[in-house]
Amino acid sequence: MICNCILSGVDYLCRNDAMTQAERSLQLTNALRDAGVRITRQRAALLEVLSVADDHPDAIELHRRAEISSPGISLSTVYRTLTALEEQGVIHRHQFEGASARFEHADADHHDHMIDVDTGEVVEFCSERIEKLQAELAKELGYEIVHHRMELYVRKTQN
Amino acid sequence: MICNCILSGVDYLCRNDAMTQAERSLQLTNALRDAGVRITRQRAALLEVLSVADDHPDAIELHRRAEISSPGISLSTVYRTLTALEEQGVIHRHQFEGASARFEHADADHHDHMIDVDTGEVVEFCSERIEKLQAELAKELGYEIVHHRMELYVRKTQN
DNA sequence: ATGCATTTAGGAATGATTTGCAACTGTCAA
DNA sequence: TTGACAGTTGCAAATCATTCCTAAATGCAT
Repeated sequence: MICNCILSGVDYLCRNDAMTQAERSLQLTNALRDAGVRITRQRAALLEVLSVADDHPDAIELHRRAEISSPGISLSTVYRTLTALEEQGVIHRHQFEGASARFEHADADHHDHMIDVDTGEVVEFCSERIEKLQAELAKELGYEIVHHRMELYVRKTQN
Repeated sequence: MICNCILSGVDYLCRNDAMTQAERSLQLTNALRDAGVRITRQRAALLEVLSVADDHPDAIELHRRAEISSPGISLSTVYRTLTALEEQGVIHRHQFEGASARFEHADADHHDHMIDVDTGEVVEFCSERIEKLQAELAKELGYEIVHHRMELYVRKTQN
């Protein structure tokens, strides 16, 4: 994830890789256990797939990947588990324009997305300055932000 | 629409009401004519409904409203016409979280949306400062913005 | 008015996601 | 270890928003 922070008025970009796969997998598993949800073969497979993924796959793709270690897993189970994980806040569901929902583990800090309109590729980024402005704006209008969504649909600059 | 602009480093909020209903209605009609599209009774009804609306109705609601002046208009016609209008760039389609698409006329300048999570009410706003930061961020990563989407899901602050 | 390409209503089709259900299986107390 | 049973599964059917299909109807340029 690419992070655009403020340090003495100057912006800089940094990359911060959060936890390891193993940590992530454990986090997801515990989140389910805490929710009083059973860890079945199918769910273990999906958790593994999610913790390994470094992209933003949709349900069909996750199903495809989970089938490798848990053949016969049904798409409904994938959807059901994704919903449970989302409710626990350990994964995020993104509804980008004109596409089915795409998922990612929620281990890293909050970030937004840039979607390459030509390739569908997703770049993560965050900007503290924008977040701050958003909060200020909401406040001026008598609101507080519950959550937000910012998506930049972009194209590679040619030169 | 509430606009947050920059003037000598100081932000201020202003409201700019764009064209009148009549102008809007004419604009929509002409947009369709220019696209070589016929103005039927059904479409006229929908154009009227859209130019009068100061909220963000979905297709079902627009259908309901259009039925008043054009009874029997079918939902398919509403969808078809909305698609045509969107292609002409005179209306915008918004896909807010967990809801069906909502529409609005595109007469005013670009703006983003704040959605009250309790009421579903939508407040329009724009911030030049945020737009500028978005463009800078994209540029730093080698992209140019094709379009963007920013939605703040908010709740009224209790004081 | 006339001709005809465009548009309509309405229903069927789509695609993503959810749900109902009977059979199966983690998990926990004994 | 073994039940017992509540939580899960796979599958198929149901939803929901939206799009597509078709024969009948209708704008609109001439």
